[in-house]
Amino acid sequence: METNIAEIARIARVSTATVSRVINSPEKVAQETRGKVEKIIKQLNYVPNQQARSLRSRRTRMIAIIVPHSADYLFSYPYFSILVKEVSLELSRFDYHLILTTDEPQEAVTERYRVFIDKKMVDGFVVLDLKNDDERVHFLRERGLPFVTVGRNDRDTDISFVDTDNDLGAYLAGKHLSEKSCKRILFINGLADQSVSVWRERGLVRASRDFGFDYEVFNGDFIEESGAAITRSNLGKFDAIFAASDLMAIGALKVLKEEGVSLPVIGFDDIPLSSEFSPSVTTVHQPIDEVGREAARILVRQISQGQVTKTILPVSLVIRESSEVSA
Amino acid sequence: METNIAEIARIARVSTATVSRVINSPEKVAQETRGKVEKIIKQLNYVPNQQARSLRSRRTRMIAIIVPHSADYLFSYPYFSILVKEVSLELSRFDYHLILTTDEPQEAVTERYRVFIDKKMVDGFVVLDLKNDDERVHFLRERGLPFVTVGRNDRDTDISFVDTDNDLGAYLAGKHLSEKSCKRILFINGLADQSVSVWRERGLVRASRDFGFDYEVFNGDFIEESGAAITRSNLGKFDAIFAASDLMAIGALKVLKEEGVSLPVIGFDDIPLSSEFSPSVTTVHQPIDEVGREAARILVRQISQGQVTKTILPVSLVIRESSEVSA
DNA sequence: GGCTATAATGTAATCGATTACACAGCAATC
DNA sequence: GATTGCTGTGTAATCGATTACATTATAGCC
Repeated sequence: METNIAEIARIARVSTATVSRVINSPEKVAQETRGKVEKIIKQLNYVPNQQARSLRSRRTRMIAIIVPHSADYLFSYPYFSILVKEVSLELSRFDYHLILTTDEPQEAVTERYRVFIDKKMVDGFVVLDLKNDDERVHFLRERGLPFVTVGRNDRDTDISFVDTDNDLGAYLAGKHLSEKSCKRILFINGLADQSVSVWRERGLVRASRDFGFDYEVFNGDFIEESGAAITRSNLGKFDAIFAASDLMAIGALKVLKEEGVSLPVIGFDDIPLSSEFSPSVTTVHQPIDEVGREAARILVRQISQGQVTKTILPVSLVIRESSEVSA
Repeated sequence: METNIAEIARIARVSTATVSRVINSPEKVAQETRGKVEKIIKQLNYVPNQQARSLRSRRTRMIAIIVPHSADYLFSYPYFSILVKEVSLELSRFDYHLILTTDEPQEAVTERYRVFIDKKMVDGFVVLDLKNDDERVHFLRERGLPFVTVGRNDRDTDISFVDTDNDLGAYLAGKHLSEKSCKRILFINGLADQSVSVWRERGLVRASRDFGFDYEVFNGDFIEESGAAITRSNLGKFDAIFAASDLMAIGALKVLKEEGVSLPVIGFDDIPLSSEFSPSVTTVHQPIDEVGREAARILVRQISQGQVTKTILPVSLVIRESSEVSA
């Protein structure tokens, strides 16, 4: 027979209410009683049934991350799995758990969210890959469920988020290139509808004003091929390249190598590969593990205290070989 | 007020038992009643509360993957996130969900398993990174919870698993190298306690007998640095390299390049980077997405029908530049 | 001493489903 | 016509906790 709260109560000669209190608000129980109950709990290795708890307390202690199929590339991007790992680990320190899932191509973007909410399976969500006008944010706000976004946009300013200083990152990249006397920068940005792309372009605009260079922006989709393609079709028109992901920077570097051209190139993210690649890639470092942990903490706070938190984490330019060539 | 089964029952003028039957075993309900109830369920957008269901039926429809901190490298290995994605997606097709988590360094290997089981949070586990003598398998078997391992060993032969034909993969690699007239192969295997390493060495042993070459085995830990280190300290002693992961093969290739040595090199896994790297890496391809999906299916079958399933998926040698050099 | 506030505990309702069991109605069987 | 079996449905127990409310004991105060 599985031990449950009633059995503990019986053996300890107290009521189930008291056992429950010992577990959930020990300060409400007298020292003596508490000790007695705790001893028996330990002896019998009793652990409360989470389903029963959730049912009654209306808290499941589950958080979901739903990766849109449209962001499938995330799964082969090391940035992402490290983020997920840190979110999960930090959540578990608060006794929360992470459900990780994807949607199917034919489904509505918000469908999985709806199901999780309607089934009462989760207490909140971490929203990745934020768009400028994000359907999921509208939906979650309407449904009133706690959530935190990784990234921020101009539209949804009253919600919890954790972001890195993408604006500054792009600014630093532009500054560094201008110091190399570059005057015409090819900016391979991410997808135009992603909020992260907006911030990065803003940073580059600022830098171009402050340091007096021109740039032209093209939109890639973060993976290597798009960086390569954009570079190939713009050869000869620019004297430097700034890409919004390391993979796109690497794509660019490969094309340059093939064509025997030598230009300063800067990437974004600082994935492990960037230091391994030859030439090693100058890039904007983001503290991705801290982003994950902070997202978890913000969400837990939002759930337990209804508190909206906004965090912007610093970035830094990591100078390696790819930007230190003469144009 | 949230709609629950009682409200549906009231409006449809039937009992809650009937509503429950319409949802869970519609064939037991008369056509007419069923139609009536279904209509109201749809109208009110009723979705059963999963916690209540789980509590009563003792099925949570949750599966967990617990990545040991000792296998931390998995998180930056693209192989892994694709595996997780496919497991999760396939599970969701059976209305199961995936909890992804890691343990903390100071914890016992089985601690998180214990907690999930004791809290009654999950119906089963997917065990990754299988060891030759795997504590987790002992533990789960003792506790009687359904699980499937990715990989197999000689000890635990009566459990569900999905594996790739690592033995054959290594055999094919050895064969290919011997066809290039290699006679002394440096085999950079994975960690010795991992079952996958055993199978790969077996395959190479077979090949060395069949095709008459020598080899010496060293154990790396799957990441690039270990491949590089082992290569460096064995320069000049071998005329070919076979590494048990693409990352280690790449590490080896970098050292060879630095030293100006040219040897055939073969990797394992076929991660995206392998075709991108220069030289592109000849490698043993594993159908990782199918491994993930099959693991999910096997586990669901094990849970619902108590059926033990063992699947071995095929591998193939993908010949690229790294093996096509003259020694 | 009587009154009130506070601390400690117990009783029982409750969360929202599933399901064992009972029973009614009807057809088939002898 | 009685018996058996099957279909369809309802009643109520149950899963295992949390928690509103009631109750008792004790201390503090006038």
